[in-house]
Amino acid sequence: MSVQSRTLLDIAAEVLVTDPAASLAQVARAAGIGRTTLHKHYATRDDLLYAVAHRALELWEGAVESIPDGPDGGLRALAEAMVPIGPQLEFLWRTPAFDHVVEITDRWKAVEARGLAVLQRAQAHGVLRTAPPWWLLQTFYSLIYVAAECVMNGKLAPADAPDLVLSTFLTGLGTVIA
Amino acid sequence: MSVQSRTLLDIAAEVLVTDPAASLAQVARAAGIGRTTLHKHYATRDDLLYAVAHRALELWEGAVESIPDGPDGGLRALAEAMVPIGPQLEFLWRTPAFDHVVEITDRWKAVEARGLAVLQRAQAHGVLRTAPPWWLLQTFYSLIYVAAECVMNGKLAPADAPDLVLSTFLTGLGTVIA
DNA sequence: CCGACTCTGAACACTCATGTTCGCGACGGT
DNA sequence: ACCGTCGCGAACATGAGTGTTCAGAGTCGG
Repeated sequence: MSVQSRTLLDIAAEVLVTDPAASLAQVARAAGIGRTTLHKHYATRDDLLYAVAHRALELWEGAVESIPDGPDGGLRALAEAMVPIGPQLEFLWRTPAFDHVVEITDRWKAVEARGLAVLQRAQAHGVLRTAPPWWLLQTFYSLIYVAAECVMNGKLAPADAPDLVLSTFLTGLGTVIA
Repeated sequence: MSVQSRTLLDIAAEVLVTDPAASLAQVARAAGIGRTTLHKHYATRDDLLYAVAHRALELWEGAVESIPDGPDGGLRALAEAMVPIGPQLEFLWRTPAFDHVVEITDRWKAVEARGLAVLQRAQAHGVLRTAPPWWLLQTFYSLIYVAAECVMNGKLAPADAPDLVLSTFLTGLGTVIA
């Protein structure tokens, strides 16, 4: 059931990102199981949504957890770990309903703090310019998000994504003014 | 009705961004009108959604339309014009259902081309580094989006937004490596 | 071979958003 | 004062998604 549940939640995330109003029947069909069976795993629609959200948080935590320190504070490793879980992050970030669920927002804040820690490590290494922490975080995540999106619709090779994110994040897209 | 319709569509955009599954009753209540009256303006839910989308496109077109050329190709003016219409852009960008509506996607592509033209003007002025056009565009828009979001929840002063977007876009957030 | 388990489609009742109609009251022009 | 227009709430019918139950079919292990 662990593997089953894993792919089920991931498929659900993809379907629900594509169409947030998708019915449970669509999710079940996409997962190749019966609607009744889906209901047996997750009694209500909210149960499923929360499960997918927690699955996303779990992956996010896993990505942020074991980021080793380094010359860049672990920035590159963080980008490498987060781009592949783009679909799940998109689902989590783009579902406003979660903003009022304490279980989720608490976990969210915790993992965000871990991400911020990486950025501040990078800052301590002198890699990052002085800027408001929330702007650093939001900018970094938005680049991850965009890169993941570009990977998904085939415009960007998965292997190129982390480099692109990192170089854009650090040096921007303007010509070097020296 | 022009003014009426204007504020109505803007309110609808905000409500629907906050909760994409909001019922028409919620939208009507937020707009301070009766559900029946809302129905008289926009017969179906889809009609309302499309109207909001076209309203967003209209604002977007207006923002992108009259960008004068300049040393930066008009980049700063574009950022200044787009940040204020953040809510409408969020609604447009975050509603997957529009991806399959030709009327909207056509207009979307057109205005996106105008935005890309500004970026390429900037590139011609030597302001932008060589990079895939879609990455330039996506990155720029995502910064606009994030800045608009930060403005909305009070973390960022509206007047500071364009500068922050532009400096991040051009030089990134890393320390200058000289 | 048999029992336990799971998945499955069919069917059901239920809720809720939707779309429509109708009659009432307010406002503005004549 | 009269009448057309407009917005409004109440009420209704409809459809779709949801959650539940049930019995049959398949698989696996004893």
